[in-house]
Amino acid sequence: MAQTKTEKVKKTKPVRDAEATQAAILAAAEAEFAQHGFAAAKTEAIAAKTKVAKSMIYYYFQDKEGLYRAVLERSHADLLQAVQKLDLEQLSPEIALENFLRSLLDCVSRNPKLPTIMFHEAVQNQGKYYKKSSSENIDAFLIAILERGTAAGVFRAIDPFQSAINIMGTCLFYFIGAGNIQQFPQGKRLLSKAMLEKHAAEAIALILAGVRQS
Amino acid sequence: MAQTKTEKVKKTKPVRDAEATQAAILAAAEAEFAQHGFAAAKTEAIAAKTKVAKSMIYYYFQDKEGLYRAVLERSHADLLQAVQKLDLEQLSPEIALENFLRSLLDCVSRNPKLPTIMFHEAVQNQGKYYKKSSSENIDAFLIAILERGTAAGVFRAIDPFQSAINIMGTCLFYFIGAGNIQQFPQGKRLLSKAMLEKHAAEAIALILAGVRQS
DNA sequence: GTCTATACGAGGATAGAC
DNA sequence: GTCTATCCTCGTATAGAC
Repeated sequence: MAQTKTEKVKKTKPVRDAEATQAAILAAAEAEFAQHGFAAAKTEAIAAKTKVAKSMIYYYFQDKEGLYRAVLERSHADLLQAVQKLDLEQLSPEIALENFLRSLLDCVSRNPKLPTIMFHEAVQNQGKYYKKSSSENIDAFLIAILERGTAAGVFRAIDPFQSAINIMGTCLFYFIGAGNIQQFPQGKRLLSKAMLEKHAAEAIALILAGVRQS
Repeated sequence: MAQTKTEKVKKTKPVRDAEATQAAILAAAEAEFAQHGFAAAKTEAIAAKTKVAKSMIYYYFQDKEGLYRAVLERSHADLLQAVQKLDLEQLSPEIALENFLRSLLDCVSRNPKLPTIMFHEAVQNQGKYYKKSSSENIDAFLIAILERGTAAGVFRAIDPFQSAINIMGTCLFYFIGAGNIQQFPQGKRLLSKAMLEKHAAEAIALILAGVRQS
């Protein structure tokens, strides 16, 4: 038994190995890219946060770009997964909309870096690093709901395309602004659990009241 | 007369001089910073757009940072001016809100780069390059309107602070997303005059319906 | 005021030992 | 797999002529 144990441990000294470091790099990268976007992010800063050598980034992901792509991939997959499993077509437009919003807000509340990551990608790189097919585009789900609702007359006569963007803005801007809004007098912690729940409630109420036919 | 004319023109050969170049630099910088933010922006790229030598940037503004500050200053002043001259306190909450939104949307429609500039400043630099006093903070105006409206019972029982953020998001997210949303199938030109007007109308309608006591 | 040429530092990426 | 040391490109900023 002592034999096998020694066998297993053998010459292996490293404190961390394999996927553990890879995950650590991904997490650190997510934070760095969320704040700075691709171009302004520094691999050195990512490595510093991880406490592993900078060269590990190039070992696991070939590039800074490779790492960026991995972060983007994972973020988008998270969002998509949250929405795809909802069976939205089976539900009435109002319920579908509410469920969609709740899932969306739940997802980004768990990962508040997500909106800024996507924002940077949109503005700085015009989406060149992540070509999403229209079928896996989250907005498409929302647009579909809005179209059904207006057709059925339960929603006002809104433009589904424009309103989809505006509704996303209502939900996500909070996270984008969270950075400097924290500089507010009262020093509210915008990302605390209580505030996140309040935000979700407020956003959903605002949107539902906004689209509903009165 | 020929005398004075010659006097004025004298040895001056340069095609462009003085404030003209300065303005050109500012305009180019605005575009560059809007897309990339401070850190990722390149003075070389700015100079290239301007067709004046890179060193002119350092002649007029000392730094890349000096240039950035100038852009920030002007952008924020634009926004503030649009809102300050509205006499919002004199109006009923609903009218005040509508006027506020219309002015805001009008301002950013004229200068669509503004939201992304402020966004980058917020996320990347956490507002360190532009400390705005709370008195000259645009959100404060909106919060005040919402507080009045809820107190008077003409608005729903919303949280003024959270709702102010969400409302700003409804108006501004459009411009932030404009970059990669243009990749949409139909290739809608989000910044065309017609689309901008439609956006303003849709956003205002959505918000008013969203906050109104029904 | 405007240009060209260049010094200098920061940061991405690689080599090679362990 | 993980580290240290190093290379090299790119971009900010300055010097100095016109």
